[in-house]
Amino acid sequence: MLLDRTVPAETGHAADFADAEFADAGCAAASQAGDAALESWLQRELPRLGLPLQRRRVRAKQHVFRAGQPRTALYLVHAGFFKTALVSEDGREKITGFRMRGDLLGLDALDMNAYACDAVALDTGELWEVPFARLRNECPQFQERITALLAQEIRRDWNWMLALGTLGADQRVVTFLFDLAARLQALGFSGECLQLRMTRAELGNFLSLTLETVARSLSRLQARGLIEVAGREIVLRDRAALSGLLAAGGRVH
Amino acid sequence: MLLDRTVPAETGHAADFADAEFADAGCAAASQAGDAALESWLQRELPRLGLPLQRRRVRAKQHVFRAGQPRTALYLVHAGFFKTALVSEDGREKITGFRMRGDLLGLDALDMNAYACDAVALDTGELWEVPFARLRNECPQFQERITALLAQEIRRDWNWMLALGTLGADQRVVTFLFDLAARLQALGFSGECLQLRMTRAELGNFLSLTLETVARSLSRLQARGLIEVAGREIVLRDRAALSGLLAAGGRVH
DNA sequence: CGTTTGGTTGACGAGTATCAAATGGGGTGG
DNA sequence: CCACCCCATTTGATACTCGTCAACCAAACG
Repeated sequence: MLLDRTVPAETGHAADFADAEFADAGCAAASQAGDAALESWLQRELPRLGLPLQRRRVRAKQHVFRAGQPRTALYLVHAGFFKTALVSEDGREKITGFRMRGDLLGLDALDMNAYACDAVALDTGELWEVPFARLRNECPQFQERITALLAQEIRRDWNWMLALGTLGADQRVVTFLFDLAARLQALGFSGECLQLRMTRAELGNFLSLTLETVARSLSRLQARGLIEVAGREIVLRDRAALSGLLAAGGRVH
Repeated sequence: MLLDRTVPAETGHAADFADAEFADAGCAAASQAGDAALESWLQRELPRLGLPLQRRRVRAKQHVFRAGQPRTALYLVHAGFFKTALVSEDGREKITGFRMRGDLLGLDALDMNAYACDAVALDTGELWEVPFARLRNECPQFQERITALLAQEIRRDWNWMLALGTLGADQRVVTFLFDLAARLQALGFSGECLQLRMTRAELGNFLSLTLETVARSLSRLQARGLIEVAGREIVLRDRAALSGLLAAGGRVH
């Protein structure tokens, strides 16, 4: 399995999008590392409470849950790559994010009894069921952790709203590549050589572009020697120049 | 409805963005009404805990707080109209939302010790300081309430990401008008006759449009007899036709 | 094999951004 | 009270990005 590795320490971050910010207050006992902290925390706490670790395995294109279904559990991504998506009643779809190891699925529906979005696996993966109700009651730190995750998601979304609203196609693509690279690097992967798990259409949907525009943008960047594209494998060749593209500034409105 | 299958009837698109949603689970004691519930709850609980109610008055264009400042408090909007905005280091600004009575300012930075966005008053208003730390410790229901508000904000943001990514200019404007109308109505205002508190530029910024495009869109809608525009006063003349505009469907990507 | 799915590229047009100018209202100071 | 200016808004002309439609290719799959 591609994603299985132990997680090293927090490393560098790309721009606005990584969560460089961490409250030192609160959660004294639990946290110190980045994303995957929740995983090891669960591994430690669940046995202590006498709760079994429920694993759920999924294959590519399989739905973890769908919007409207009764919310039975929260899922922690342990391996694999997922997307969460909103679908309006007139069929418009919007991918709200790509989720990987350490991310929680279902957080956005915490206050409801039905899921608020679809969660779909993009390749085979494993989920850990998080017994939210029990943990909330028996472990006060957990509640704060959840709160922090929610706030982080809001800031992430706001940053994307800023990017999508002010940047051109190429800049959006580059921003995405940097974001993905930073997240992968935080999980111990290369950070230079990216293996996309989503189609051009899904990428375009997330960036509010058409699949053609994404393909063209990648081709342009490759033609300029900034990246190398081979299907879903992308190599960042010239980070400086790519950053320059972003700094070139978008519309200010 | 986009997200909330718990809500009964379709009333048209206005409801998509309003917070019609309320989990019946949890918060048993506290909630029943709409937004202003938190206000009356505070009014009841603060005296009970021996905490004074700190009011803060602000004038138009005055900053409540700025991104990066130490996070001293959460603010509940009691009166007035506010915007929250993100500013990237290269100067691009993005208004992340307009906040009115019952909304909380600063929620998105709960896990940090510095604010994550700017909050600016658009007219004179009054804020209530929320002693978050005390309430969290002494009142378990409060924590859940906060969690719910965070999750709701995420869904709101996602819905706007969907709208901005898939709708044309006129549809975005109509969506905004419906959303505003629904929120005002929930506060006991007309719902037909809207008094905008923001400039065309701010509206455009929020909708990822230029101020000219917003002006033109409003003019078009007025020319078709769907709305009446007089500066910042807007009257919804033909809700059905406006809904039709939305249903006409946007790009599907 | 044929079929399906994902990706690339081209030609063209629609929808907005951009630049520019004119209008109007509200406030301030004379 | 008026003149003036500043700001917000409206409207027009033009440019340009990106969406749309289409053809083609490659790989995967039944």
